[in-house]
Amino acid sequence: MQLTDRQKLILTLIIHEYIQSAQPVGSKSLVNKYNLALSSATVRNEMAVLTECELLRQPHTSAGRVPTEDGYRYFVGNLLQKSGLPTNTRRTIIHQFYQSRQDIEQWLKLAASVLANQSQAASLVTAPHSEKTILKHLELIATHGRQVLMIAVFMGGEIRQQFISLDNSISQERLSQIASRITHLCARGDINKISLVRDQLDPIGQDILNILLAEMTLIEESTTGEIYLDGMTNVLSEPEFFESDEARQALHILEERSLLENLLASTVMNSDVGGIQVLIGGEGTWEELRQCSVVLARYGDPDSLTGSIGVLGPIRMPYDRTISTVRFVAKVLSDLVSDTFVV
Amino acid sequence: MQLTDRQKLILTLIIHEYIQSAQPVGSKSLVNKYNLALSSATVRNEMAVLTECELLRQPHTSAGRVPTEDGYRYFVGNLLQKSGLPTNTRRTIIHQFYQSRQDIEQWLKLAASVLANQSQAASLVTAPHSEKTILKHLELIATHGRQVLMIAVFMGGEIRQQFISLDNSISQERLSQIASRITHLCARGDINKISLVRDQLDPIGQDILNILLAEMTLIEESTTGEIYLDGMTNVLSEPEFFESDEARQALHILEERSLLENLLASTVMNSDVGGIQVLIGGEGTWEELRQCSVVLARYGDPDSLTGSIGVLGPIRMPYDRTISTVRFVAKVLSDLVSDTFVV
DNA sequence: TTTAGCACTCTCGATGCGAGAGTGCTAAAA
DNA sequence: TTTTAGCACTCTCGCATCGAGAGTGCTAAA
Repeated sequence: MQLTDRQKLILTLIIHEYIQSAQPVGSKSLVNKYNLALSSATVRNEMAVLTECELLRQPHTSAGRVPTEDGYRYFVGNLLQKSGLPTNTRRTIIHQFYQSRQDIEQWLKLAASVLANQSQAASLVTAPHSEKTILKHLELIATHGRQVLMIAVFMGGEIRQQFISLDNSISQERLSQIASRITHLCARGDINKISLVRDQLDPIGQDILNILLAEMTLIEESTTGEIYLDGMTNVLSEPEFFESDEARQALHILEERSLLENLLASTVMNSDVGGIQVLIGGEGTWEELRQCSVVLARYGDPDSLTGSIGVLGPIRMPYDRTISTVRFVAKVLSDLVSDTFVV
Repeated sequence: MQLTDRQKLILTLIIHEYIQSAQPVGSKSLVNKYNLALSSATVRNEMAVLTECELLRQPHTSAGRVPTEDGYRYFVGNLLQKSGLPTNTRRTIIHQFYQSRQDIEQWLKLAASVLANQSQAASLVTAPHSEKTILKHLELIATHGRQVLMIAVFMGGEIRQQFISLDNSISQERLSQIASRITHLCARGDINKISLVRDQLDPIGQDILNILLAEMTLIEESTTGEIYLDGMTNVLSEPEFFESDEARQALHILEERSLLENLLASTVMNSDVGGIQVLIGGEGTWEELRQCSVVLARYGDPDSLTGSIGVLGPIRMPYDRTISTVRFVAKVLSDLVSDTFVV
């Protein structure tokens, strides 16, 4: 599909215009608005060609043109020049991160909030997650009676807590001993290594180790950590979601964790850190996203610890702006994560 | 405002009918549907009286009647008999809690999910939070270089983690020593007590104690812990939120944490555990909730550790069902919390 | 006190119409 | 050969009209 420069220009302008107005754009209004040195008739002819290529579409015979999904794809793939975020926007974002508490959870929430605000769409951010689950530190804390709180810290800052009911009451000193012994035995070990040291522990230690192992298996099986969402209501203000049924479908995929994990797993997981993935109109696979586009990226350290961030909005989305924002926030998070968690 | 039994019956039926159909209910259709031993004219007369009392309202001169907010309030306050949840529903819910992991976070998420599903509306659940923040256990873990992960466990299971940058690198043994010393010095102490022991620590210990204190102050200042939401999309399927603008307002209050905390603070916080609060149509205070009702309850141990749960739906909400559900889930959570955290 | 009857009101969906915006095609101009 | 002006045609959208249907209030009789 080879387009002339003029056709590319017209396609770009139509997309640009449609993103603003959400209304089919006609030849005459386009010429007027952008002071083109062309007559509307010429533009009409070019539009006819683009419609032929299925990059544009007419809602009805005598209406203006609207970009098709293929049109958006061509635009994003071939016409969008890589533009950065304005410097002061970058500064503002960086500033917000510096001001927040030094806490991975805060950072992720902030990232979600920044994405949502900048893109005026819904955003999602997953906590970083490593392929290998490696224990860094185990802590056991007596609460009352035979209830014990187990806290396991894993490489990369993942923390899991769980209550354990023991058969007998047991002192804090004893618990600390066991915890410290397990921590030492398992130092930097993954699941396989940990299974091997079981014999070196007393019965209570073995019980606890089993629970720990179960927890670690659970973590390894999940493809992603906690998911933070923000800006869901932004989506509702877009005119294409005025019919709330469409909106429900779109937000449903964000609310239903399993759908979301599927989506992330099958798209971002196999992409590089730093790369951006753009899903337009569900790409024929995601029924619920037929009205939406998603811009996704991975962040973190590709060898150890990665998470995903993304923005979900209407297909009629300001892709350049959104992509720059996602790219930038991914970069910021990557830096923060690697500064903090380098092994 | 004294109503006759017949007026009460008619009000009840109208509300019942309107909740189902979302459409103004007329005298004739009411008589037919419920096989009343009355003529439509009589019902009309009674309706006129109820309209006089501002319990009912006519959207326009010749339409059926719709309950006013006062009508709902009267209904909830005087006509609703306390009905429990069906036994097998209870069992299902209990079962779900037993099946889930023994982890407060899981319980809260589950509670939100149960509320959302049972009521087919949006639900919110806050983590339990105690008035006094009392340190139970402090842990310091060396990550790399001068970065240290501080984990503080508070009475009631609240856990905070934060990264600390020290001036010098420091060994894990040394960190454990400091942590254990602070834990002992502060054993069961609140903020005031902890401030007093500062002198007994070496400089590094003092630094860490300061950070801990800041964190504890932060916790004491916040009125509630983490907030879990679910079922936001349920709200979108109600006909009154077909115009997505209304829906946005309603969901906005759930997304904007500060609004939500305000709401909870000014309503639930001063109610008893076990009591149910019903906010109908924002009660004139909450502009964003003009189209919504909220059913709220507290759970936990009134002396130490409490959280809130609630359901947000359209004013046209099945109050009996929702209230029973909220009450039951609050009870379940109370039991779980007191079993686990009794001091 | 209740009910039947009746005139009246108001919404809602269907229908029709005209303005406006846009198109495709053709023939002339560049 | 490419671009443009002109024109007839199409389709939506907003507005007004209209009749059916549902509901009401009132009055007079049971």
